[in-house]
Amino acid sequence: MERQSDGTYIKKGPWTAEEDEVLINHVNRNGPRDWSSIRSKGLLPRTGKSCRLRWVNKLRPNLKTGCKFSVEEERVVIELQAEFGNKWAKIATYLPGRTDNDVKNFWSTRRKRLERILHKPSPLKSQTTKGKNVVVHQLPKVPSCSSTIMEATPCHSFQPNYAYLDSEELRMVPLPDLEKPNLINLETDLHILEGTPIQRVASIDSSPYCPLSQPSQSQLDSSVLPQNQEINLEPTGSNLFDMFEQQEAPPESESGQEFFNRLPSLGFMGKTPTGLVESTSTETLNNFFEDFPPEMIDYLEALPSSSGL
DNA sequence: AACTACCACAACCGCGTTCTA
DNA sequence: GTAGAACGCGGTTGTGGTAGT
Repeated sequence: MERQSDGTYIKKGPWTAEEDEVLINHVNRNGPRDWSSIRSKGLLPRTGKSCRLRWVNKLRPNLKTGCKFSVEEERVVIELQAEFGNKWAKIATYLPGRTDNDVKNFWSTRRKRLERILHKPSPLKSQTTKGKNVVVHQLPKVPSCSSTIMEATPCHSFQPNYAYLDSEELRMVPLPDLEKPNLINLETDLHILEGTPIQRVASIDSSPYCPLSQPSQSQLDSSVLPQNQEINLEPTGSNLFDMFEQQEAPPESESGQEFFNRLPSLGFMGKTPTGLVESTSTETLNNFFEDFPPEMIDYLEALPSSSGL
């Protein structure tokens, strides 16, 4: 109990069954409103905010309490977060039985997991390219929409494709109209890479990140790193989700192409002063994933193909 | 068995917005 | 038009359960 200046008390902490009953009775009589009157009438020593929160998150009918997010729900959250940002209440409206708090907690957990992975990069192996040492760090767990990467199955329902692979230049080419531009569509982007030789390790001669469109010569010039410098494939942001979140929806004045150019790549490709991906290690996508953190693989394997969406 | 790390969840807090007198 | 109340939302923290060592 917390004593207020007016001499009254406000209770905090876990709700009891008796309190829940009082709250439910109030809603049955008055509807889900007048939360402050619950305290003013002396029904409960709780603030209106606390009462509303309890009702919305726990007592409201048709809530999926004690039920983990399904694969489809996870997919919806990830996709809508990419579209709306941290608008949990809005995202929750697309998920029957889920509250904004549910969605927020779900996302927070995934984010923390990702941060943990990124903040503890463990070198997987060092590779030598043209006599220069390159250290490859673990890549972060990617959002769940990467399931078809492992299965190499078509993904027709996941719209739109944000980019396609230019097989001649081995680079991603953005599509002009980006409906959901603040998330690289890992599922489709990587799906189309299936079977295509890609560069897993960023060359010391190249920046670990390249714009997904053709870089300008000045960009290329400025991207050359000193020799013998360790390249950490960790994105520039504190974590992958930050990286995504930093990408706000494009302003009206910005074309999809311009916005796309600002998107971070995931370090799958390097660029060279010639503008081409340096194919120091041409691997198929299968062995590309061999060195991923096991927990990432577990996560991916747990997901069915999105084609059933 | 004890300890630790992680996860899921509940609840609180601060702040911005909307409502109302 | 305005100030205070009420409400809604997003961020953060606390806690209990559980799996791993």
